[in-house]
Amino acid sequence: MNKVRLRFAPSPTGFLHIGNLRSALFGYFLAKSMDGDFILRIEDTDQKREVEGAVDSLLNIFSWIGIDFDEGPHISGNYGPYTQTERLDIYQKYIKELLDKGEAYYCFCSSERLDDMRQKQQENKEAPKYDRHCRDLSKEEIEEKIKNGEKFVIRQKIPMNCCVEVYDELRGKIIFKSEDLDDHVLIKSNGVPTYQFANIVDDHLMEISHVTRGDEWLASFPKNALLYKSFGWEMPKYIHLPLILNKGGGKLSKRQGDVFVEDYRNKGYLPEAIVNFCAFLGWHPKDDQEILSMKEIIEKFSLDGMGVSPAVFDLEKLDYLNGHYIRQKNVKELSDLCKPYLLKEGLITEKSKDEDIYKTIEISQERLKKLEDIASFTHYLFMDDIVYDVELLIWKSLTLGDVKKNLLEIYSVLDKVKESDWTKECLENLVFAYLKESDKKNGDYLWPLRVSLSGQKNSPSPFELAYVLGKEKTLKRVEKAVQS
RNA sequence: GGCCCCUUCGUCUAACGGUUAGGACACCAGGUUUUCAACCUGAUAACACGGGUUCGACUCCCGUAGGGGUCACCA
Repeated sequence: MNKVRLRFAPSPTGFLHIGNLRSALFGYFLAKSMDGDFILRIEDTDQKREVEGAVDSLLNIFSWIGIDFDEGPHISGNYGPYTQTERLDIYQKYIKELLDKGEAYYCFCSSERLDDMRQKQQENKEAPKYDRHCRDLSKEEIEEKIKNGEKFVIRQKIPMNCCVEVYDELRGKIIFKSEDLDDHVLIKSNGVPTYQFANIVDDHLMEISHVTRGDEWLASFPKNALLYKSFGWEMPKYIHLPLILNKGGGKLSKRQGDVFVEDYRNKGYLPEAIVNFCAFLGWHPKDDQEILSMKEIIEKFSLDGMGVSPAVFDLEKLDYLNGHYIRQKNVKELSDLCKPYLLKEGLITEKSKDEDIYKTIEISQERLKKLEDIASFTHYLFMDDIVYDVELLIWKSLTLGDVKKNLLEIYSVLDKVKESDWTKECLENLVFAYLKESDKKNGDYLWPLRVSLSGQKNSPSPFELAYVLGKEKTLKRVEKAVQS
């Protein structure tokens, strides 16, 4: 049996759309679950839309996500080149074959004529479609026009009055009528192929066994199938993935939030979370386990776990998964991940001691949903002086006087603690022992203490804060609260 | 508008003719020796509608409705 080969074929137009990542991921899962190869091919046939550096950033984001390509423009392979504009002569050869077979034809229509035609069709409430004006030009006419230097495109000659049967692995048989199909452009007037042509030629030449692509391609599926038939080539298996929708419905779009993987990366989403989340957009393992690593997904992945209905992108679930994976990190790993965000906000400098950062990360880890939140969660720990409303110190029905008295008591307890005993556990034991012994209510003391150290309504426990702040700073903050 | 695809809790989904329709996120309630978070326990919550087929339909068929995609010398 031939080796399974799948490809991801983006056009280098900028950042990676989350929907495209999902397509790539599913291709990768499928390929690897069948011990196959995964190939990167750059479809840069539209020079107008091309963005410089896009290929590099693509490679960068994929390596961050954890997808390894077996072949591609950046590594060698036996099916190259892997960039379509480097394959132009190949397409010329194959379009000639199609022309000779009468499966394609020259079209000399001007864009003005085509615009005009479409406008009229729409006025008449007809589906806009090429009217096949040039479909039956004689050989002489064609030669004449070419000799005169007339610009031309080459169109696919869709057969008349027949049914085109295609097979999608997820949906089964789908039947289209050939009269609903347009004589699509295969080669543009600049000699460069369109997606519809280059994609098919390359998939065949690169011996792609399975094609995973978005649902939006379903409409051109019959034309693709016809092209395979014209060439007499065997078709790969096609898997059209359901689309990812906005919360309000409709294709996931920029207007309603972040759509690029880079956006999520910048906000501090972990690749583990993104991979896990995307996998469950249209796939489900046989068991009910929903927290899975890339490796585990590949082990469990199969076509029959895939669905066909479009899925809404639910940020809350991504947040949940991200929080989960953040909690899995050890303190050093997480600190390294958080550092850029702290640096960016000026809370630390390159010279800051790792130890201090570790402590801060340690007490923030379990409430972190995305890395960028680290700054707003911890800024008060880094500042010399914190500002807050004195009223916040008051717990339930206490008065400000009570609160200050309580803080003073705690102060003297803390003051006696040796530097070497200044740990979370020690402080906790000491304070609780004191409260119990003198029959005090926890909240009456712990809430004011916590606020005096953080100035925040919500924060980690006072013992954690004191531990991070150190004895000197802690006492200073308590003192300040008492004097306020 | 033509063509095509889709339709189970708010969301992601399980079910492949016989289940009290299961799980996860979110939400709500309780617990967890101060808050938040985390964690634990529990609750609420769905088969779009109408016809068939069948002893029996979430599951199969046909309509209807709704949603989505696509109709470029863009991918």
